[in-house]
Amino acid sequence: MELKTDLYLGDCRIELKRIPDNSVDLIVTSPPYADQRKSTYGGVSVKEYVGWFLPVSKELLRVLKPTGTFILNIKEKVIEGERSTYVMELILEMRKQGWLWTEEFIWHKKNCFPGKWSNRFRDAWERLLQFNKDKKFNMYQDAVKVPIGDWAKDRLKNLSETDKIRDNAKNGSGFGKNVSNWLGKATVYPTNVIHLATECNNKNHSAAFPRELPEWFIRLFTQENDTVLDPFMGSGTTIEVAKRMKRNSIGIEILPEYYDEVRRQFAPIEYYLMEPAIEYETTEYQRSYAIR
Amino acid sequence: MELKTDLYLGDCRIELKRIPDNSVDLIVTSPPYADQRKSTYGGVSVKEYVGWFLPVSKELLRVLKPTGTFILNIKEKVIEGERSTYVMELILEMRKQGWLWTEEFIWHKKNCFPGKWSNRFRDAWERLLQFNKDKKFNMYQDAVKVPIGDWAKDRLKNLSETDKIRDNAKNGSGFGKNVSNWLGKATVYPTNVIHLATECNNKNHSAAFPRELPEWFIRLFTQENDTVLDPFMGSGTTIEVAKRMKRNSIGIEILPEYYDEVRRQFAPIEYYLMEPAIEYETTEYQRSYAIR
DNA sequence: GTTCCGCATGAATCGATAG
DNA sequence: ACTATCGATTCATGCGGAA
Repeated sequence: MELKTDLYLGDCRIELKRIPDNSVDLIVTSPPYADQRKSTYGGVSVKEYVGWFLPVSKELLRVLKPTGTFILNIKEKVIEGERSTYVMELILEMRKQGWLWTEEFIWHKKNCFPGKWSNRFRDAWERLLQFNKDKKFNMYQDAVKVPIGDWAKDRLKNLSETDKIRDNAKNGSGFGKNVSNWLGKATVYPTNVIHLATECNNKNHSAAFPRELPEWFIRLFTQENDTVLDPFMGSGTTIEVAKRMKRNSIGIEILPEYYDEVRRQFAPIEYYLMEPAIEYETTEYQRSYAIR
Repeated sequence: MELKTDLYLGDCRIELKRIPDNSVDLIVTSPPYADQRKSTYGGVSVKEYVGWFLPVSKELLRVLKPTGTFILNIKEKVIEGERSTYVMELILEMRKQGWLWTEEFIWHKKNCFPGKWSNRFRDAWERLLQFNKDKKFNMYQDAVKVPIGDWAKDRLKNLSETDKIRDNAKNGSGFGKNVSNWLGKATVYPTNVIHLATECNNKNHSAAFPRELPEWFIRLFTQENDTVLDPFMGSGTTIEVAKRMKRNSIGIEILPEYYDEVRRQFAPIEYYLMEPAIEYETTEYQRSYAIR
């Protein structure tokens, strides 16, 4: 079976309209947080945030299959000494749209941003909100079982050669890859707390989103040949992981720099070109690509 | 200085009225969670939960000192496959009362309740919501410093003398250039993710509240001779810890069984008896005690 | 070839200073 | 007053060059 990778350049509130109803198995995304990354993205203000996001989530609800899942990575910032409430308000509004708020996973960031303040400690966690269209959805729990006990620590260390793998089992939730190496070992199901460090590799792009995060959810909520969507693609971590895991993928990105970078990354195997659907919006950049 | 332990039997919405304004330094409590079954202990239905709690939080706002802190341990239940929203609604309503929602700590329960469901994993975390009356509050961060991460052990043990005087002038954060800053540093400040196991083998009651939890917050937010309040005392974990840490404490409990148990626990040193303030509500049980 | 060490780099937050 | 910018603070991690 042929795998597809579709890339779109543009605002996802518009580009999502090109995607058919009920066609996506998993949405994993990390939208720009409020007032964050102003230098790269425009920076959505805290006041506008819910209103800005709701049209997106409405489209996402449309394109997701009834058996599919939406994972939203987000965290509220501090304003004048208080945690903002826009994430809670967003959840409440999304439920009115028809989303079910199924679960909240915690991403424990082991290497969180440093700093010291008189009234708070470092923020070491983010929300991974799970939304669904239906109470019944696909979940392949066996795909993310983790080894039990301390032996995993040594076991995982020895794999560092073959693949970039971290010693994640230390903290309990264990989260590495290479499940095949655990064959024959006792495994247990993980919990809703995920321990991972952010990737701060000084190579090209700094992906605040570690690869293991989309990988874990892709394993948990999809099978091969399913379709994964990231409407805020950024540097394409989710798309890259999905492709490697033999899932079809769709990425949307508003910034040409990121879009171009991801497109270049997949260039060697690219041979199919889609025409832009909205002609008056074409730019000097190719607006969308399908890679097979 | 003499330490005091005040115990009240009754509904905290009523008993709290006996406590003076601005007299408490720290409130740590774990109220009965919302439940579908009303018959259970303190059983409050999900629908009623916010309305039931708001009169309590209003009284707590009154008795707390402006420099004090309120730590609320809570987690929403799953109902018909969805996480309930009453905790979010409660936060929004408490802000309307005048509370500041300063921070949300995560309690990672390392040994969470076992079980398996087709649509979710085990729940391994709870919220520890921090509320304050004022942006300025007492926080004794040095009291809860933790051992430095393992990475430092290997990296710091073999630093030469020349390394220690390396300049870190350049620009930017200036950290990392001078690793020798960390020589002799054994502890760092913690984050807002707290890793604790639940206490499983309690004698009588399963106090899901491990002693370390109130202990950590008492260390962080109070000094000796300060006053700690738990309006849902239960089996008295918070009170016991506060007493051991030389803090004055106030405990309120609605169930005579629990109240009596805690009272018995402190009986050997009990010599002061307070008269009930509300006579028509007296029961066969002694309604309040002050222990010095 | 291993192990060791220098270094850059973070979805941060506060308070002071500047326009 | 009210907003925008800037410096100071802090610590875990991976990479790459050195021992």
